[in-house]
Amino acid sequence: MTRSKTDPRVLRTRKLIMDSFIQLSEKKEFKDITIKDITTEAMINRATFYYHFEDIYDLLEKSLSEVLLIKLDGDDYQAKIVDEETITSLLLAITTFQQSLSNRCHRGYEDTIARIIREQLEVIFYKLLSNQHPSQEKQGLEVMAAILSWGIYGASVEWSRNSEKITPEAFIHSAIPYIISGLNGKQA
Amino acid sequence: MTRSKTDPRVLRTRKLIMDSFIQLSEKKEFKDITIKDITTEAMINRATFYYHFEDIYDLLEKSLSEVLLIKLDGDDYQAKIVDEETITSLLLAITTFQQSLSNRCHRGYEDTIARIIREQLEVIFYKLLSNQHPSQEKQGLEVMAAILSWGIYGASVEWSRNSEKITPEAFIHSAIPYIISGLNGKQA
DNA sequence: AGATATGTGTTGTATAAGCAACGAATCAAC
DNA sequence: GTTGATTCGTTGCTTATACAACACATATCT
Repeated sequence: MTRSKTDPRVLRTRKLIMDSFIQLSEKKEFKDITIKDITTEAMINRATFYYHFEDIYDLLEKSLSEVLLIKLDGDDYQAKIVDEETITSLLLAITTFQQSLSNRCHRGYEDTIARIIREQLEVIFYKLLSNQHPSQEKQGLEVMAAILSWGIYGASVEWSRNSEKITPEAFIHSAIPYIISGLNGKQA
Repeated sequence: MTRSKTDPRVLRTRKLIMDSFIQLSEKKEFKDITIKDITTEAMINRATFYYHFEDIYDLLEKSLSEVLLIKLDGDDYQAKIVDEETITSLLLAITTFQQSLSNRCHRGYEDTIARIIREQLEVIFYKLLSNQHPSQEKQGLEVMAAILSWGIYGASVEWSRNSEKITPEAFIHSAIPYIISGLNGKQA
């Protein structure tokens, strides 16, 4: 934790691993991806994987976090607030991410993946809300972040049920009012 | 030298450096490229550069060697023989390489670059000839490799004189007979 | 059941890569 | 010519990665 976050070797290796993971998950489903697959694809030693990640779920969590933050225009996400645009891009990000992860159905794993996705959403929403309302009390922001994350995730699940029938953008647009309304009510 | 030739870290770093060098030489001319530029572009430490290469000329030499071998279809170049096809691909490789290196004129450096290119050609020709004629005496092969390398390099210089007036392929085709004739005479 | 194989985490050790600092060389500007 | 700023090539030390080996788990096959 000293300055390992800026060490070029760390950045390179993490990127290699995450990219390989994303690439692999476009070819096969999550439950069939092994650590060996990832390290072979990334051309790094298996022990090095465990130097950076707890296990494959930890990798999933951090990769997802990475993807979501990138979708929020990278480092200047502090300037972002929770509005229709932000929610849309987040929802779009997780639907495409879920699509690439779960090519087929795989019960039992879905629960874990769902939890990770929702938890990451909650973390991001809390960050955004904290920047947006610095004076607000912590507990209130946490509640709102929880509600938003569950709501958005639920929306993504609902969308994937009638997948292909409607574009993500159109669905998001129709779902936004329900989410925003609660948001505005709380803010007012 | 123990097993550093298969160590993934070595392969990665060398590739990073060489790719950055090639990329930089497409933007600015050789004499303006500093070690700092390369290491910055490759996002590696400057000390690491000197771990792999003597200096920038050593890098040029090894990059060129790499390019030429790749043009000969990589590792199975042992199956290759010195024929029109091989000579064509080699000549094509060094003309494009020279073009990317010397966007502008820079006397004084050209001599060193010329020597490096020709020496690398000689090494490659000698390897090819050794595989092609295993029974032949060493000295004869060395002479032929020298003649071929000087000839090919001369052809590339001649081509660059009336650059743009004729495509490399067409020029090569017209120059091949002069080179092949000497080759066949020696073989017969 | 037992054998074979493959994946998971972990550990000890060798080595490559990062980093900061140094004196020397090159170059620019004044 | 003197100063200041880069770049060069090198060094000592720290840290990340490679590699081999390990015990354990989970399949798959006979």
